[in-house]
Amino acid sequence: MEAEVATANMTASQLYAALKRDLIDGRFAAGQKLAITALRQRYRVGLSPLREALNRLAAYGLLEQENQRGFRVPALKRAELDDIADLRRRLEGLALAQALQEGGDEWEAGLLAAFHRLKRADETPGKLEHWEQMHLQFHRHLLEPCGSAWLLRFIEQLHDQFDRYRRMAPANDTIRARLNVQHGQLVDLAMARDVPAARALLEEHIRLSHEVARGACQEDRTSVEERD
Amino acid sequence: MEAEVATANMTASQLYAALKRDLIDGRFAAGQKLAITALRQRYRVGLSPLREALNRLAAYGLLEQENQRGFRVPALKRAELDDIADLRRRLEGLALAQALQEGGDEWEAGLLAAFHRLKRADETPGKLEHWEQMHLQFHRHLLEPCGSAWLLRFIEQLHDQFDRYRRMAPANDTIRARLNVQHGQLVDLAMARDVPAARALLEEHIRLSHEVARGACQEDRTSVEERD
DNA sequence: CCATAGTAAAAAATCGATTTTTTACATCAT
DNA sequence: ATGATGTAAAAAATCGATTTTTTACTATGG
Repeated sequence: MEAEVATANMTASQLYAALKRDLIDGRFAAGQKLAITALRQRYRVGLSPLREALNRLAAYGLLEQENQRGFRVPALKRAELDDIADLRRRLEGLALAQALQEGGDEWEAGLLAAFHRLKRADETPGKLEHWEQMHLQFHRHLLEPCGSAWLLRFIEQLHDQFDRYRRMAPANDTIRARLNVQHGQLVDLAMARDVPAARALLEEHIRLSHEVARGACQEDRTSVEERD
Repeated sequence: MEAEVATANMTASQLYAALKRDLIDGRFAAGQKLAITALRQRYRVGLSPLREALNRLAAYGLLEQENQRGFRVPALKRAELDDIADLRRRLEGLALAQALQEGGDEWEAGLLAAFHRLKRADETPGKLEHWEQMHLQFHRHLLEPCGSAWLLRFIEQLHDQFDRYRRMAPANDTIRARLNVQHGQLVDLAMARDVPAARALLEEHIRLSHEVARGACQEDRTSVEERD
């Protein structure tokens, strides 16, 4: 039995989730045009749920929808990554400050648990996809009690955008190690409710991730059109 | 010839625009369930474009999509309005500070023009819909050169959410007059590049609008289900 | 009399086919 | 030879019908 989340119509929602994952994981080339027929076969689904999923993704910003020319994977633009990272820094900074004020005992417990799972995932080399899950959950949990559902929504959206770049970028073990250390320090500062220090560290954390993600932007590439 | 914006497929996009307008204008009761068949007749369209438009609106946050039970207009919740207004204040504050640094001569010219059109619209009583247009354009133009496409996107989204409340709220001519005065003051402070004062005024402007919009929330209402 | 199971009507979601629009190609005129 | 125009193939968008799921009602048993 699958542990599906099952919001709204199943096929369209499953498809939305699957496509979103594949887009963020970089399983489609940036700038690539998505042929409806090809997707229909790839995911073994009918037209209606497919089109509904694509429309949702376009509204979310993970796809571009052109005049009468279907859907396209957005190109990876350095300027846009910088925008996304800058905004992430500012919004997560806001959210963290509030989260440290609002978060209670249960949150502290959950944060320690999330960090523990992340650390274990760090130490397990093969399971990259599992690490990604734990990493996302850790950052989510950190900001969760900030009190603003809309702020969290935007942060999640930016995170998804950012990850598309980061996962396309070549691995950088040096920075990766530093980022991992920061997770632990973030927990300590959060527990100590040291707002300025925690905030500064989180912003530095995002700056460092940004450096890694930049590797995804070969701005000198001459407009890749198709793939396959 | 209509001046349609024509993004993506026509019927679905026209429909998206029409539904979005009707939702923000409050032409559907908050909490109301949207029957697909009824909408099909109301807008004289087929199923596919309708469902695509509804899916986009749900992804945007102007509709809720329930398990296998179709689409619903979100209820007007006081707590959510407060969240939206708070975040608007903070995000527009950020954007304004940057816009005042980045905006050039053309921007100043456009701002004066937008303000002039807004003032004219203020003085014309009957054309409420026209005033709404000019008001939106004024605020858009004010923040436009802030340099962050994603920040502007989120601000627009919050503005749409906020307006749904504001337009449902009963008119308040006293506050309305004060808000109108603030528009002129905003222009002056923007031209003077007085970042702290302009920012403080914009935040106060949003706080005041928030007061008006709160009139839309009768939290004691006993869960309205259907209308028509 | 209330609760539960079964059934029929209604609504939403999905499918395959049709229509419209775009793109690629070939023909003709300059 | 080059550019424009018309035509055919391909792709996307839309439609109406079918299938699935939900909801409301009824009958039956406790």
